[in-house]
Amino acid sequence: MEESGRRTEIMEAVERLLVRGGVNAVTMRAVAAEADVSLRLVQYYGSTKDELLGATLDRLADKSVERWHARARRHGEGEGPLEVIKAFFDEALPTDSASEDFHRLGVSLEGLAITNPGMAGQAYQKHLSGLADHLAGVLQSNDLSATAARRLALEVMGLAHGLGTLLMAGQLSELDAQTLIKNYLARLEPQLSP
Amino acid sequence: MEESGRRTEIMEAVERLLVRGGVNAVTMRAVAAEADVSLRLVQYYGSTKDELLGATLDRLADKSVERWHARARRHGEGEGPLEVIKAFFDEALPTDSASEDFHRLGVSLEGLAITNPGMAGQAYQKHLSGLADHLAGVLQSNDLSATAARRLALEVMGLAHGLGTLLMAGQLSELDAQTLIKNYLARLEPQLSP
DNA sequence: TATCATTTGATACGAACGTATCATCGTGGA
DNA sequence: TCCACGATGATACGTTCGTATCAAATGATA
Repeated sequence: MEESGRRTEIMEAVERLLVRGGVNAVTMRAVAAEADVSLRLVQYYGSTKDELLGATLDRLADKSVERWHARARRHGEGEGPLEVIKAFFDEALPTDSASEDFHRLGVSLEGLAITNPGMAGQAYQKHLSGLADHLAGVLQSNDLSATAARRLALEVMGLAHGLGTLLMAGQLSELDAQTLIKNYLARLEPQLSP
Repeated sequence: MEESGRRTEIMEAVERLLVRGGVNAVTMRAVAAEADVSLRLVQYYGSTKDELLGATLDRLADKSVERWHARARRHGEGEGPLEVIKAFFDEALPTDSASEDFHRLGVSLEGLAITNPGMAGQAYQKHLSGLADHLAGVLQSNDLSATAARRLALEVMGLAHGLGTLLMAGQLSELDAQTLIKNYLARLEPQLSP
């Protein structure tokens, strides 16, 4: 499937708007201005707004999973489950502006998924299950059963998501988050290397 | 501060709309219809929309904290930290329609807090810090230091929030969540009763 | 009875929205 | 050369939104 370039630019503009102002900031005219194209062209690709938003979210889900596959290819094999989990926290927690943006995107997606189970809901599930599958797969290869690995993957994902929310809301400093996670990992360790 | 009855009805209508359709579903006309009053009356109380939404969110933050204070008054004292944490998961996880609604409200609030740090952001922080203060207070009274109690409170809140999201997105069954939490608590136990 | 808060009705205004329409370029292949 | 197609521009339509305005009921209270 050729990505057409232009269409990608427009979807990236949608992402930026989502990050900056949530779902309400995504209007056809705002997308046109952000992508620096005419309103007519935004209609030209992705004719309807729902279609455009749906395609953007689908692309987003793919990107978030792909990001982890790429990481696994860089460091693969040499890591134990504890290192993998630690790396997941490092990447998932909103500590710099890039990961803050990503967290904001996730919250927008989550909100959309509630309102619109069809379009955004499917994209959100794709995003989450893709992440869970990957993380569970990496964890399983060591000394965990499949079901235990998936359970741990979901626990880590849940904790990371929740801590991210607390971080962004200013309830938790970055330093507090680090010691919190260190404690959490210390509790986890005896179970992972018996 | 007299609560005026009518104003409360209107804010409850706002809550129902938030639960059902997110922020976008909250329009002055929709609020009027939901509360079964005229549009004019919605303007009469809470003259502007931001004002109305802000008051609703503020009230919501108070309610969520009060809910826990009430619970602590019912069961007080007799509980160890582990029981308190277990009860928190039981109440915070979206397992019935009422707690699902509450979770949806929280996500709406979270999304609003990103877009609008002023109004919704303050309400969200009030909600979170109120919960953290209460939970940390209950946990501290036993064998945890103040900082350790707060850290644990935030960890539990984060995990509950994240697992709630995974539950509502269908990535986690209620049964899986229960065993996951049981495992988590088992890991926690040795630290709480030394 | 007179006053005042409360409630409703009908309606209007400007803005922003999604969407549609018509005309127009430029450029590469037939 | 012609023509089809991708890409734009300008503009308009109908809807919905927040907000405002003028008028009029209702009911309690003083």
